[in-house]
Amino acid sequence: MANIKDIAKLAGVSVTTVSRVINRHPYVSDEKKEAVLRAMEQTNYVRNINAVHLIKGKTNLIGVVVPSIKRPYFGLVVEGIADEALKGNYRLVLIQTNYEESRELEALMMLKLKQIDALIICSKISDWEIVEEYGAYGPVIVFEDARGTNVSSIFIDHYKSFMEALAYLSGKGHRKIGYCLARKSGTSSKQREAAYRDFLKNAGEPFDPSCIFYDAVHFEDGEWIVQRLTTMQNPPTALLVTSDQVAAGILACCNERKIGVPSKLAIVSFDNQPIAKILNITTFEIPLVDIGRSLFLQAINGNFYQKEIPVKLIERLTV
Amino acid sequence: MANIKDIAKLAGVSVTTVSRVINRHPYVSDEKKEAVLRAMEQTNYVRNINAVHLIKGKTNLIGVVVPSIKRPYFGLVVEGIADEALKGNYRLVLIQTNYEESRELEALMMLKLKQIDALIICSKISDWEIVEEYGAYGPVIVFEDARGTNVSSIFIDHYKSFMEALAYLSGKGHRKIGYCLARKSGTSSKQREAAYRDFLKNAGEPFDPSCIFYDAVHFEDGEWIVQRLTTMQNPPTALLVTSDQVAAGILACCNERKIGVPSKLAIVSFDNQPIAKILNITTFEIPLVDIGRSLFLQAINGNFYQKEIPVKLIERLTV
DNA sequence: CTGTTAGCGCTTTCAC
DNA sequence: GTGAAAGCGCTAACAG
Repeated sequence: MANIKDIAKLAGVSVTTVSRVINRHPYVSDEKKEAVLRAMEQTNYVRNINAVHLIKGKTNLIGVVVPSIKRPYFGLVVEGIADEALKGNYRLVLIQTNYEESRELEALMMLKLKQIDALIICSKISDWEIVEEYGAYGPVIVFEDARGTNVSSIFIDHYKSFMEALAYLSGKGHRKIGYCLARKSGTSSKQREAAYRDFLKNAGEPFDPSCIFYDAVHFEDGEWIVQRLTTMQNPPTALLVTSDQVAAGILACCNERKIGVPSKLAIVSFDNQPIAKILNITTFEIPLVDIGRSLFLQAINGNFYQKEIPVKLIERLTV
Repeated sequence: MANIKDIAKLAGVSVTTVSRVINRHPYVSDEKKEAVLRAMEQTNYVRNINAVHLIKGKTNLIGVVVPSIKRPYFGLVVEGIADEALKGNYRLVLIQTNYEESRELEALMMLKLKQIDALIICSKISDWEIVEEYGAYGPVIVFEDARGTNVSSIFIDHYKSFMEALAYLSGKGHRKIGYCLARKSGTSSKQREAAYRDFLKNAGEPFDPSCIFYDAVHFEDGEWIVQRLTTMQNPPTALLVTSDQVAAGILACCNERKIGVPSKLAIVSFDNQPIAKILNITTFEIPLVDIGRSLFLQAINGNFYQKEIPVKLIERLTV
């Protein structure tokens, strides 16, 4: 496999000149350029990108950390990131964590090793201190509320949005409201729980832990949720669901069991994924693809940046 | 940022020795090793991975080409790939094509540039000749029927599986059968169409192009399909759907419009994604995650390999 | 316009 | 056990 030196020799010029034509620098005479091009053609030359990475100290690779790529939620965010990355001639290195902190740490380490130019964390596990620490090695941006830290972030204020959703349901006459969450820990979950407790306190309603459903992530989780609902002696009349996928699953199971929605159970969800539209699910729109775009743009920009993304209620037929 | 030379100087040893302790080579005296370790600690040393890539001529990066990562189908395949990659200490570079050939070509080019060690193409666009050509630069494996070429592949025989599905439906008494496809072109689609035509010919049934639904990809596509079905004067009584997502969408819309399934419309689908189980969709199981694993394993193995994956009918309630 | 040259940071013979 | 030195392939001053 020919290298730049071979080309130089073959074309009868210096390596600099070859480098110039490779990188489309001006100031190369047409004849020499021709000669170089011909030599490259002859030898089927390709430049070794790793040598370029070494000398430039960057790779045009952006790390993207997600818990699981098969979840449509993250699929949409990554879609946006990928879309923008393409324009900027960047590639994405996908790191799935399955919520294991060690994998997130590995991603952070890649930044330190300069294997990636920047890192986008779509759902964080490790402590803010750790993320802050690694931020010294390159741009890190998190799709999570990082206010109070010096980590860049684009985020939803889940306290606020949960409050809004609760108020909406309350306004529709619901007294007993439950909610479904993807995971117990995590910044977002804590914000949501805080909102829930504060709301209950304000409304003078008692807190009933059996109204909270954890590990509600996929469409198919709708099944056990509905199952559990039916066994409750005093089930909630409305459910706040943090993902359209789960809401869709719940709705499907309710339909199957002839549980009226919204008559017996009202559902408010989040994301406004395509499935929510088809199934007429009332949901809070979160512009995931656009958020993905912004995440990428800020990742390569590298400046400190924190921005809240507002959510918007889309009323449909499940409330 | 300290480099290996700095460490050597600081520890009072040669760079070779430093390199040895970095790479855990034997034959380094404990004292020197100690000294090196201390120097690394002091300076917060990290080795530049790009220099390693340059000298080794490999990057431990595997390219993965998918049309769109947000589709659960590809999410599952990538899940399997990622899982296995993790074990082998490889990283994935995600390339979304949106079915644009140029992007697939870019991925192939990355292999040529040695930016990735191998390439996995989950859904191919470009001609086999092109893929074969780039195969010279590194292992390429395709999740598509590559028999007759010298490209490695793990695949479903879509002709055979479609035939089987058609026979199954026919055995249940269906005379007029339609089908839904993701895209018109592509190896799989051609195989399926061939099966469909052959089946019709054998059964002596006429070919009705209005029974074929193209661009059926997502859950939400179920809507227009059902819509179109209702406007047909002589609609098919059974539908072969090439993705559980679409089948689920169709089922949801049928339920909404009180179209009995399977009484008015039978549905046989493919993949056996979790959603199919919940919605009791009769489907052909395709072990996507396992296929992902195999794809990865063969990609790093690098030997020529072609293997057909059998599909298995899972009878549920939509037929 | 063009070429010489000094690296980028690391690995790996090879000789001691 | 250890180190000197020769690269890996490329870029970018710098000098002409």
